[in-house]
Amino acid sequence: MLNLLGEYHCRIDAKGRVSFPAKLRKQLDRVLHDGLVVNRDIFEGCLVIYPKPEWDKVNAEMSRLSRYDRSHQLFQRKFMKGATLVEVDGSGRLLVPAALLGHAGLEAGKAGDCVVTGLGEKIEVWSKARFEQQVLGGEDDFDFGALAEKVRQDIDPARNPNDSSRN
Amino acid sequence: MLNLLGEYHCRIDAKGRVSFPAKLRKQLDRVLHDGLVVNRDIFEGCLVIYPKPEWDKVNAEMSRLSRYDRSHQLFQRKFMKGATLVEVDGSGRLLVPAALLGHAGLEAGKAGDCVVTGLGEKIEVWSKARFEQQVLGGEDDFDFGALAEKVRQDIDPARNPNDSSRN
DNA sequence: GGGCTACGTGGGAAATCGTGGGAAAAAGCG
DNA sequence: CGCTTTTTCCCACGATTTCCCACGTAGCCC
Repeated sequence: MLNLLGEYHCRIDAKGRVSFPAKLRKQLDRVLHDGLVVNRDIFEGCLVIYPKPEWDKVNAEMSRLSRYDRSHQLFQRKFMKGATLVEVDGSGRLLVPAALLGHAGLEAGKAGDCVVTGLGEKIEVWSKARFEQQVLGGEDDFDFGALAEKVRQDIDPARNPNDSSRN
Repeated sequence: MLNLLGEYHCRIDAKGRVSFPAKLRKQLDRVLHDGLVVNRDIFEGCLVIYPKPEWDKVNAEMSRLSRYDRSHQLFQRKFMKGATLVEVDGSGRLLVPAALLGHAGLEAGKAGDCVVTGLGEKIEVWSKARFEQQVLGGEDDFDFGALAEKVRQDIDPARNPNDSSRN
């Protein structure tokens, strides 16, 4: 199983190329040649990068949605729109589409700082400003303990044998 | 499995030709020579493009409808009416019938901007205005979590033991 | 601490893509 | 049957993209 780790400070150049940290590239090793899928995050103003095999799982789930159910179609559109297959160039950079950069608060055509973090099976890309504000900052008025309690119930099957809900 | 990805900003010229992004053409690779089927979306004011093999599946589903059930016939008529087999021209453009353009809010005989997005097994075509309004916008008053939960229940094999499709 | 390797960054050139227009073919009409 | 209108096909140019190379820097090893 993939276990991507680390938080890296990178730059985006004026052409929209994100320098992809060499250490992450090494972790991706065997799956990198299949490419990566970049997408907007559903909840936050950041981007998510899935290794292709990981995205294939998502796609397989999507293919089970019904063509004739409006909420299914709505869900698929909300979730998949914009997802793009990208590959690292010879210099180890990702060319991220301009439309996606906007969602992460990174202006296309302008160089900028960003933060790339490994999160197990996926990778997140934040603009530096937003990362500091939303992930690092704002922790005072945020009850991490309570959140942990809630999440624990969702992921600990031993204590909730009937509840299979997870995200 | 087909895995069409990407969000592309295109133009329709005065002749009703939609520039079909080169990257999507590459993804369609082996199936493009069979042609594409353009149709109205059932629920939204956009167009759907199926690669021919994918349309064949839709067609097979239609053939399961009853000839002797009026609502079935009504649905089939509504759904299939307007579906058109199209092919890309030498410059990589689709000639979309004027009748269908209207459904997507694109005036025939007038150039305009549109958005073409890959959604796994199909491709959607939106007018730029509608795309920004319906797909990108309206995310604040939109409870994605609730939608995801509903969809999850619909496709969760644990809750739908008859559904054999699984990854 | 010095040298070497590898990584990150920027820029430039070549190939590709998109867009528009025009000519030829087909269809419709008188 | 010939003329007009529409449609289809093809070519060309401008813009964009993609690929590649080169340099500066930082980290590592000896």
